[in-house]
Amino acid sequence: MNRAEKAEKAKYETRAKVLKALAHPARLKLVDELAAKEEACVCDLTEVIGSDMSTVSRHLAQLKNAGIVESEKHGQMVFYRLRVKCLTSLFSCIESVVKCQIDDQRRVLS
Amino acid sequence: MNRAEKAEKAKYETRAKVLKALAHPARLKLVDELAAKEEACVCDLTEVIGSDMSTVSRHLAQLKNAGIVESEKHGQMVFYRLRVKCLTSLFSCIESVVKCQIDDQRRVLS
DNA sequence: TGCGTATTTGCATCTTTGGCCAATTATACG
DNA sequence: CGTATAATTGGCCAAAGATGCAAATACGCA
Repeated sequence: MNRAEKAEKAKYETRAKVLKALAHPARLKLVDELAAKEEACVCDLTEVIGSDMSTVSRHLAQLKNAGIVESEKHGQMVFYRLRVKCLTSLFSCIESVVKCQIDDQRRVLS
Repeated sequence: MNRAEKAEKAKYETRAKVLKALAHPARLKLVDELAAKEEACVCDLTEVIGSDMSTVSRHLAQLKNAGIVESEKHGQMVFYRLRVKCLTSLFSCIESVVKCQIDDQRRVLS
């Protein structure tokens, strides 16, 4: 595999990594929550999600690893916040896919 | 769980489904290819991806199931094409996440 | 009808994820 | 210091995902 092919492979793998980090209901809810609240600690987010704190912590770690959120420790608490502003437009695209599907289903039923 | 909570749950699950369909290097490459070519058959896409045709067929099925592509059969061949136009803006958001990370790494190294 | 090509589907296998519980680390507070 | 709270990490298991090979389908064509 030559240099250009490697670069292309890396491009798709990096994109996939970011998308994979977003591709889970709990993590999408975390992102939504952080978009609304500006920042939040793990304990608060744990209540919102309703899973074990360890689970939420791992979800946040994935988002962080993908570069979607960043964290800062204050005392015993760790605060997370979004690092990216463009997520709204991203989700509006996702929604347009969803909407398109719903329209299709309606067409099939009628 | 009440009606509103169910709706919220469904919202995140639906979004996650679309994102999950995109969250794979091969499927991202397929999307890129279809964006460039307007439409293509499975056999051509198989060459591009370089996996077994059955694998590529399954990847395409996932994209279709998520509402990202649609397909049409002509003779023995099945042609796939994108159903959504907004993917460019979606990827530019993903890229901004990636770029942000790269900048961070550079900062750490220097 | 029978052959060849394009595509999908049925296993079998291997890897990755998600989740909880328990243990560990880090920090605040008495 | 000892204890309590916040968060992360390790271990484990069940569920989901990826992939190739082989078999089944679906067409086109002679």
